[in-house]
Amino acid sequence: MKQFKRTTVTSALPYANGPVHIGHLAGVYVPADIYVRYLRLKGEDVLFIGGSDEHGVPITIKAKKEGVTPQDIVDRYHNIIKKSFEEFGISFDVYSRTTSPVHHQFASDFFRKLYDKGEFVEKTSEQYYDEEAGQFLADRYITGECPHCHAEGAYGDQCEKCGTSLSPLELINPKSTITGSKPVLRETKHWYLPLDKHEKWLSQWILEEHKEWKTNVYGQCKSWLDMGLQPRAVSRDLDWGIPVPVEGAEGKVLYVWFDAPIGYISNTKELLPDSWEKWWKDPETRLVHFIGKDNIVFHCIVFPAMLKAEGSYILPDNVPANEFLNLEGDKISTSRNWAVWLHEYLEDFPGKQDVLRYVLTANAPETKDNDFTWKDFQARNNNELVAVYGNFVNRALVLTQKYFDGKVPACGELTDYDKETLREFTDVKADVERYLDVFRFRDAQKEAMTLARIGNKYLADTEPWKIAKTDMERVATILHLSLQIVANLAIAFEPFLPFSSEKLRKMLNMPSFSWNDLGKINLLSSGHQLGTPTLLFEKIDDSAVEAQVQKLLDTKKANEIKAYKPAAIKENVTFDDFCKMDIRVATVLECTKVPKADKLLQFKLDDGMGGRTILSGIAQSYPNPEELVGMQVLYVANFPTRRLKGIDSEGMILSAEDADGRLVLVQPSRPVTNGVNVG
RNA sequence: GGCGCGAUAGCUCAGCUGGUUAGAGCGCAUGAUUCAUAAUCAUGAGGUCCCCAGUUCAAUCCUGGGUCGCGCUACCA
Repeated sequence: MKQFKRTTVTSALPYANGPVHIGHLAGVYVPADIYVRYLRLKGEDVLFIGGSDEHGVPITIKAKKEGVTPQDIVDRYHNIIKKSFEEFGISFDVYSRTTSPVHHQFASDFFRKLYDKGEFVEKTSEQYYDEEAGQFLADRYITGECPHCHAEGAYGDQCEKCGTSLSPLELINPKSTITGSKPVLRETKHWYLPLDKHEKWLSQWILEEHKEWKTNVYGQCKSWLDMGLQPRAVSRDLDWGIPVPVEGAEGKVLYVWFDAPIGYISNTKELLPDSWEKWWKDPETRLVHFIGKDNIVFHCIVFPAMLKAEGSYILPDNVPANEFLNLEGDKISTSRNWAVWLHEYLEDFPGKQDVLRYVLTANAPETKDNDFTWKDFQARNNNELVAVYGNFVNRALVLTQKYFDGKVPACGELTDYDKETLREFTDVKADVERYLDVFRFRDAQKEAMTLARIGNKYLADTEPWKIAKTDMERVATILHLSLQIVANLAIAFEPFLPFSSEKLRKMLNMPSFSWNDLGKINLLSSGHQLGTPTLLFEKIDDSAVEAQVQKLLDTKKANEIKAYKPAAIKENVTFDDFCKMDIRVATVLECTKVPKADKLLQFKLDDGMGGRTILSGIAQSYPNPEELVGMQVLYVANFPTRRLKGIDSEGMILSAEDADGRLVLVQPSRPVTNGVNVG
């Protein structure tokens, strides 16, 4: 394996439209922090880069909704995020933001360099334009009816009700969110990064030279490379972001996904204005990106292509991507407020940073999605941190206090059993390292915990409280060794549980730690005065976790109520307009799922005129379509025929969307003749 | 639908290039113990390794097909 002189560690930039939650922590920040603390403790040269990602359309929309500026939004969340990271002990060397002047200049220069080198291609395409506002509309500035679930308020890129990704051109009755007017298509020019031109070296670099990447990462990259890469737009028509530094590009900004990863570099520059380059350009620097699985393609393909196109940068050596963490069985969601927010956790559980760090690491979604439950949180705290780790420390310190006035007793002759115990625990260092080096934090932490298990067993087997009645010299040796194990625990857990290690370090009255001391049995010398023992961890009782569960249940209920919020009334239409709509009644003759389409049902209707076929995207709400046969439905009869999946669809069947996103077909309250008009 | 990743004990997960009784932690049962936050220590119960077929002397592991979960992507009047 290649030897490096230093390591640059980045963690995905959290998007500043909301606070940070446990999913972010488990997936990215806790593992990155453990890794960085480990390297630092080993005395390696390492830089840990973080920052808020503050551009992009969702922020402008949130700002508009709240009647404030985008800057207000990002200021609010950047401050919450930054403060909560600090309090939680995520040990960034720098935590800046993409609205910083340094970043703006840097990203702008970066783009310009690629532009001047001819690394982009320019393309003109048709996009929606708001004539009243005089601007192009980014995907999320267009809303309309979702063509699938017919929910109002679907965005141009995604319907939040049914979760489908969309293109703005697919929306029914598109509307500008700025003025409410109907947008028109207009030509606009954008810059694209021709990923296809980078395909060859990317394949070689990832598929041949980085077979050691995690399977999820490698597999995802291979899939993209095998499909063939397409040019990717790197600019947008928007006024919130970094202006495209090219003549004639007024009103255009860098696409947020282009500017965000550059933030890793500009934040480094902000911290180290004179020496940042060695962290990004020296081939002896190892670059590691910690991300979640949704970011794989960006960090493994697009960003490296940007760096390569620029020409002077190193490429990531590894991109450890985690899977997702669920919460009490449901996907974590910022918009649905289904999350444990870090800043709230810190308020609800003051001084318990390490408990959350421990639980998130013990249950980290390293190989597949995992579930966080408060019950598990409580159990791991009470049964592992308190019972195993905290208890062992407490036993050793209390016994020392009791028999030796808190002074480390002298070590006498070692028995075979002592030696055996020592051998076991000196292995722990190598095991922890072996796991940390390949980003297996869950196993690494478990391995550290075996130190405490060894200690507990040692005390149970040697029974110093019994021997104290006859042989104090032997007790001295037993406690001497036990205290060495305690000191080792403090070091081994520093990357994982920094607050507890610090607390323990003070209890032991140790000046400092080094990773290289791990495994040694002379960390505390005889006669050394220990500090006052206090409890390292406290039990968490039922009421505390029940309160958290209740909080989530309340959220769920609130979400349901909120989901019922009816959409705003559309602008008025005339009676004549309405009469143009030809809505009729028909009876379902046949209803089947369309093959090779997840969401389409094919209806054969008796419309009183010889029958017609209509496709409707409601399959997910009706898993047993045959049950619909015989039912009467309403449909729009005068839409032009549309061909979908090779089938002509002659109209649109009407359905209502329930608060939970399920689609419900609308039917007459009493049977009526097929083909009659609705009006 | 296409592609990727996953599916192993009640729960959360290990399991190297296929090879005797498939492992760990928690939970559970029984026993021991009391220095310790009723914590600890020992022992034990508990598994059609998602399903089907194939390759092989031998499959949890390889191949093909399927089911379920998640991500990316498409379709969704």
